[in-house]
Order: sequence, then C-alpha cells, then structure tokens
Amino acid sequence: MPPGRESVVSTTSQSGEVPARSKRADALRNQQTLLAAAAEVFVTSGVDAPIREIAAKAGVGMGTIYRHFPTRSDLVGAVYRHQVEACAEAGPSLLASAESPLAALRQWIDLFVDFLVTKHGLANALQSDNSGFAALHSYFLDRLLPVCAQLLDAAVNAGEIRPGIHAYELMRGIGNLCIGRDSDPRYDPRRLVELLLQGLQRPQSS
Amino acid sequence: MPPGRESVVSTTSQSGEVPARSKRADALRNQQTLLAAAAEVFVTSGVDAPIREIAAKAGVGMGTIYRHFPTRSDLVGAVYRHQVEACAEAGPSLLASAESPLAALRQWIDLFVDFLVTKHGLANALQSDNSGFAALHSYFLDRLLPVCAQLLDAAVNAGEIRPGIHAYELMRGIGNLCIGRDSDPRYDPRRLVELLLQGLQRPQSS
Amino acid sequence: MPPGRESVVSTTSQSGEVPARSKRADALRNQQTLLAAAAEVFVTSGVDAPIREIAAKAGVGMGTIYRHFPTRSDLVGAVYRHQVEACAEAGPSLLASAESPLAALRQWIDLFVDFLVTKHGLANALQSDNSGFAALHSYFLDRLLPVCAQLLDAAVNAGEIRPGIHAYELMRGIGNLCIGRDSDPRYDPRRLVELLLQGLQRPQSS
Amino acid sequence: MPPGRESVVSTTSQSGEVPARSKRADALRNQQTLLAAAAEVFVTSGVDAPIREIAAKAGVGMGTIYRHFPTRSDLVGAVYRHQVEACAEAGPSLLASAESPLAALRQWIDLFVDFLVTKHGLANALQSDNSGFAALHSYFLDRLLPVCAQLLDAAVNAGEIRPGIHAYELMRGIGNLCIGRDSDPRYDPRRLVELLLQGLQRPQSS
DNA sequence: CATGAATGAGCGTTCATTCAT
DNA sequence: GATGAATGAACGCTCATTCAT
Repeated sequence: MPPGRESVVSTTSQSGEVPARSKRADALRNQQTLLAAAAEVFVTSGVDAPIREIAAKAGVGMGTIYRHFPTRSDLVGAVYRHQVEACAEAGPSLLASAESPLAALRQWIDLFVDFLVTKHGLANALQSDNSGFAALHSYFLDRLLPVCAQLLDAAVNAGEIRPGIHAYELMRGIGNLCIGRDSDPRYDPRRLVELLLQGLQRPQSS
Repeated sequence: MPPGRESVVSTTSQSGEVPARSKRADALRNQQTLLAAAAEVFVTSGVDAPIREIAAKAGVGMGTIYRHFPTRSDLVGAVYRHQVEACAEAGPSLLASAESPLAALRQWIDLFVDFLVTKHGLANALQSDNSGFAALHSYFLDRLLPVCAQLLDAAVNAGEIRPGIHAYELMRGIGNLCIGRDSDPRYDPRRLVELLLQGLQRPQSS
Repeated sequence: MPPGRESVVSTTSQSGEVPARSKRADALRNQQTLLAAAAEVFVTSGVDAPIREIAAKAGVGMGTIYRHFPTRSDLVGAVYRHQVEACAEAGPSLLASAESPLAALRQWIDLFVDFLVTKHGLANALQSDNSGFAALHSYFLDRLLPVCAQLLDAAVNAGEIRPGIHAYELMRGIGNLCIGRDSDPRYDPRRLVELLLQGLQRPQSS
Repeated sequence: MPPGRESVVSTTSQSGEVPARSKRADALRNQQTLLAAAAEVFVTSGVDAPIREIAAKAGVGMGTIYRHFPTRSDLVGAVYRHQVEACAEAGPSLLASAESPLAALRQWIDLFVDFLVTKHGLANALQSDNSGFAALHSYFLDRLLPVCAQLLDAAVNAGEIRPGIHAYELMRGIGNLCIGRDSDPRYDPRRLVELLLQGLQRPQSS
C-alpha cells in the first residue's frame, strides 16, 4: 500500500521512526534531493516554476515529483514546512521571552518577513487565486494565523496597540508588502511593515 | 460549415469615399474603439486577458492591437491614462485646497487606491516581473511619483509626518497592499493603507 | 518557419461567389490540406491519432488544427462529411429507384457499410464513450438516423420485413459489426450485416 | 517488446495443491488475491484499467502483476478463464441435452453473450488492435472456436441453418455486437444477436 | 494599414514499464 | 521473489507573436 500521503500538513515525523522498509532510505534521500532542488528553483524562478524545471534541477523525472507531491502546493508546502513550523513555534516563546507583547509581535513579524522575502514568489502565491495553491494557503493560515492572533491579542491586552485589526488582515497585509522583485534597493518591505506596526500603536488621533 | 465563398478576387471597396484626411480620423476612431474594448475586458478578465479576447471585443484583428500598442503595458497604460492623469493632476490641487498637506496626501492616496482596487489585477500587474509590464511600471512611476513626492514633502515640511520614507516606497507599498482577490471581506486594503499613514504620523516611537 | 506550403490546388468553387476576403482562399486551401492529411492519418492510425501526427502530416502547426476544428470530432466529422451527406442523400433516391423498399434498404446499408469499413476506427469511435466524440456521434445520428428510419418504415409497410427494430439499433448494430482490424480475410462485416437483414425478413418462425 | 510470453493458456491451475513448498502456497494465494482484485477492478473500470489500480486493489506491487502476467491480456485471460472454460464445456453438453442442435447453439450463444456483456469493455478489448490484447484474442479463439464450430456444424448437418458461415465470423460478429456503453436502453445486443441467428435459419432467400 | 491564420514553445498530467533494493 | 520508486515518452491544450494577404 502507499505508505502515507498525508500531504501538506504533517509529514515531519520527528519521532524516531524505524524505516519500515529499507526502500524508504532511498526514497527519503530522493525526497531530500527533491526538496533541495525545488527550494533552489523556487528562489530563482518563483514557486510557479515549471515542474519540469524542478525535475531537471533535481535530476529526476517529473513523475517522481508528482509521486511525492501530487499538487504543486504540496511541494511548496513541504519545502517551506520547516520554516513555517519554526515561525509558528517561535510565537509563544517570543511572547514568553520578549520584554513586552509588542516586542514579541515585532520580532515574530520579523521572522515572518524573513521567511517571505527570501522565498521568491511565495508571498505572491499566498494571495493567488490559483486553485492549485488552495492547500498551501490553508496550511499557512491554519498554522500561522492562531500564532499571529495570539501575539496580537496579547499586545492589545497590554494596551500597546489599538484593537480592531484582525490577524488575517495583518498577515495578508504583510504578505502583500513582501511581494515583489527581490531586493529592489528602493523598496524595503521591512520599512513598510514597520510603518504598519507603528500605525497600530496606541495613542492615535485622526 | 464554411459556406463556400471562394472564387475570384475582391476588388476592394471602391465606394468613392473622399476622406480628405480620413486616414487620420479612421485611425483615431479605431484607437478609441480599442481602448473602450480593452477597458471593458480588463474589468472582467483582468489586465492579463488574452489579446485575442480584447481584439474580439473591439471587433478588430490582433495585429491592430499590436500595431497601436506593441506591448501589453502600452495598452494598459493607454487605457488608464486618463485616470492616471486625473490622479496626477489632483495632487497639486489637493495640496492647494486641503486644510493641511497631510490631509491632501490622504485624499490623494485615497484616489490612488480607488484607482487600483477598481482595476482588476492592475495592482498585481504593477509589480509583476513579467517583462511585458515594464513600460507600464515606468509610466506610472514617471507620472505619479513626482506628485506623490511633492505631497509627501509638503507633509514632512509641515511637520505632520516623519521624514524618511520615499515616495517610491510608499507608492509601491500602497500598490502592493491593493493586490488581491477583489473584495475579500476579510481583507480591506484601505484599512491597511490607513495604518501605513498613521504609522507615518507618529511623532517617532521606536 | 513554414517552409513552402503554397501548393497549387484550386478548390474549384462552383457557385460564383465573390470572395468576401481574399484571405479566405488561403485558409480554404489549408483546410483542404488539413482534411486530406487527416483522412490519410485516420486510415493508418485511426481516428484517435494524436493531433500532432495529423499536424505533422499536413505540414501545419497543431494550433491550426485546433483553430479549424476545436474538437477532435469536428475534424472527424469534417473529414467524413461528404460521405455522410452522400449516404444521407442516397436514402430517398434509392427508395425511389429501387425495385422495392427492402432492396433500397439493402443498397443503402451497403453504402453505409462501405463508408464504415473503409474508415479505420470510425465505427469504433462512434460508440466510444469518449466525450470528445459526442458531437460526432450526434452528427451521424442526426443526419443518418432519419434516413435509415424512413427506409426501414417503408420496408415494414411493404410487408417485406418484420417491424420491431428501431433504426438506431440497426445502425448501431451495423456499426458494431464493422468494427475491427481492416480486411481480416476471415471476417467480412458485409456477410454478417446481410445475415442481420435476412433475420429481419418477413416469414419467421422461432 | 517482450519476446515470447505466451503463458496465457495454462498457468498450472490444478486444484489439489499440496504446498510441499510453502513458497508455492504463498505464490498461489497471491495469484488468487490478484485475480480477485483484477476482476473487481475490471468491473468498475474496464479491462483497460491502469495496472496501478489493480495492484493497489490487490495490495501488491505492480511488479508482482507483471511477473505473473507479463501482458495485460494474460491477466484478463486468467481472470476470465473459469468463465471461458465453463462456456467451452457447455458446448458439448448443451449439444447433448438440448432438443436440437440449433437450440443448443442458441443457448450457447446466450451464455457467450452473457459473458461478454457483463464484462466491462471485454468485447471491446477482443477486437482492439492494441497489441497487448493479441494473446487474449488468441486464447479466446483457441478455446471457444472449436466449440462454436461444433455447434454450428451440428445445426448445419441437422438442416436447421444454412451452411456458409464460419464459426470465427459468427463469434466475432457476436463479439462486436456486444461492444458498447453498457446498458444503453436503446441498444440491446441480444436482440441483434437473435436477428443474426434468425438470418441463419432462413431456408435461403436472397 | 488591418487582418487573423499560422506557428510552436511550453505546460500540466498520465501511465506503461523497468529495475535497484 | 516481491516491491514500488523512478523514468520519460506522449498527449491535449493555450496563447503570445509573427507575417502573408
């Protein structure tokens, strides 16, 4: 039978699984090669890069990619899963360690932006209406939205920022701000994201 | 089926038009038809709509479009030129009439956002790395950047907003915020743009 | 680039239509080339032949085929239209000229079989559940079913054959009998079709 | 292509196997599972079903199927062997028990049609020019042709039907008539097969 | 000048078949 | 032997762009 096809969400498996089948070793190595290649291609050609290109870069057949990642977003999801996880996990711990909820939020957003800006076209894909990315979109939201919401709430409760903005809106705003040809010296997403944050801060007039 | 319509040549149109300079008139009317059609198509199918679709709507051949607008962005630019002009011209007059430079800036940005959000996919196109839109990008910048910069400077000089942001960055930020599936109830670009503005007003914080 | 495709041909064109647009001439010639090529390919590779193969044989791009015949069955239909028409038109005239309705039916079926057996895979396609052939199926039925029904009715009314069989069933039966690798010496569709006819004839016991 | 692999006909099959070598038991059980799975899949997806699907249903690897049944038709043949056998064996006994050779033939054909129409796509496959089915074709013919011929001869000798049709032709005709989308209410293969039979009975007409 | 027929690169996707484990 | 991962040919289809008419 097919081993597991639990796609996007949680292949991870950090529990010390025994490789049920030695076959797995090969396949796993292959997966790694694949993910590495895909990551590389994504950087240069964006997440919309032709499957063929990724396959070529990885030195495998296209079929192999389809086998491991039936959907493009499965692939994208897998490529960035670690970073998404890291981002998600960073939320609570930042909240615990930072000197204030707002500081935590700011640091977390920094991670998030880091993530987005280094991945060519990823932010773009997050808002694409392309159905192929539906799963990816969901995955991101499912995983990160609660984290962002928690940080936001904490900052609101601490009176550091005004209420009224939803985590979804904030994340998408940040995502959008990170869209664009990488490293245009005239446009620094971070500066704009920071403005957003300052716009959220307490005392405001009109 | 093709209703056999074959046989001799066609002697072309010798109805004795004596268009003094009808050439010119014709061409102009054609352009108008074209622009109207394109505008219409852009609304429904976005600015990436197939050339064919536009040509069909206009009732002209694709070649005609290519002749008048060698590049897709030439076409898009032409279609929205009026509005871009209006936006550009509104800058100085708002500055003159508004109660403060910041108010003028805010109103101007509102116009700009209006423009972007109502044009399906336009904001998207503005940041696309698709080479076909390079000229469009330039056009927008050439025309609107100085206006925005002027408003920005005025507001800075009036002490209403902090210095340090460049008009380019602001415009692109706003442009990016306007990207997205139209009218997702959970995401309102204006709210985020407003945050950006508020972020600019703060007397300095971090 | 296209080598030379400026063959000769003339397409005759008996009605003295003025060619609305000289363009038409080219396109028409192309259509002819296309139909000829398709016909040829259909013979050797069946009506399921890859579009590419047909395009190659015709010396045109695939797009050209798609333009002229958006659907595969459009192409097949076009290729065989003449023959279908001939078959359809033969019905009434055979009925008028043959010595009896049954004789007419028999002769008509002969034409029909002629048509089917010479077209590799056509009979097959007619019963395929492949959605691409839906239109083809309809076309055949629309055109030939009434003709067959008329002949059938006449023979029934003349008391030459028993009632009870529908034209659709008969046609499909004949179509099915004509399926198969062409010219297997051990299998002659005509013989079986003739048996079918004899089975229909009047006096029958059990 | 694969050299000679004409296994189709007689893959062992003795019933009372003593699994002297447990290997054997395993392999056999495997075969059974395989055949059961294939049969099931054939019903739902036709005999052209992807190998993968069958392998999945059987819970084995595709390689295993290829080992046991190098050719698709080997598999199809194996799946339906029992029924083919039953059909083959029914011939002589029907001949012995029926009230007349013709009655026997009719009943036998009924069995044959039963067999064909209940197997999704089987009739179709029997005449397919797909090389993968060549062996299947042979197998059917080898096994059933003599039976049919015997029945036919008997009926001819009894004066019940006209001579002149060969068993091969009759069988293929019947096979063809059974091709088609299952259970189209407008087309009943049996009715046409019956016509064929009646056509054979006539004391000579045309 | 306008037209739109033609081109063909490019993409996603499927699946028979092979072969390392 | 059994497995199923890998391969890649093959196909349908779309559309930007060119160019003969």
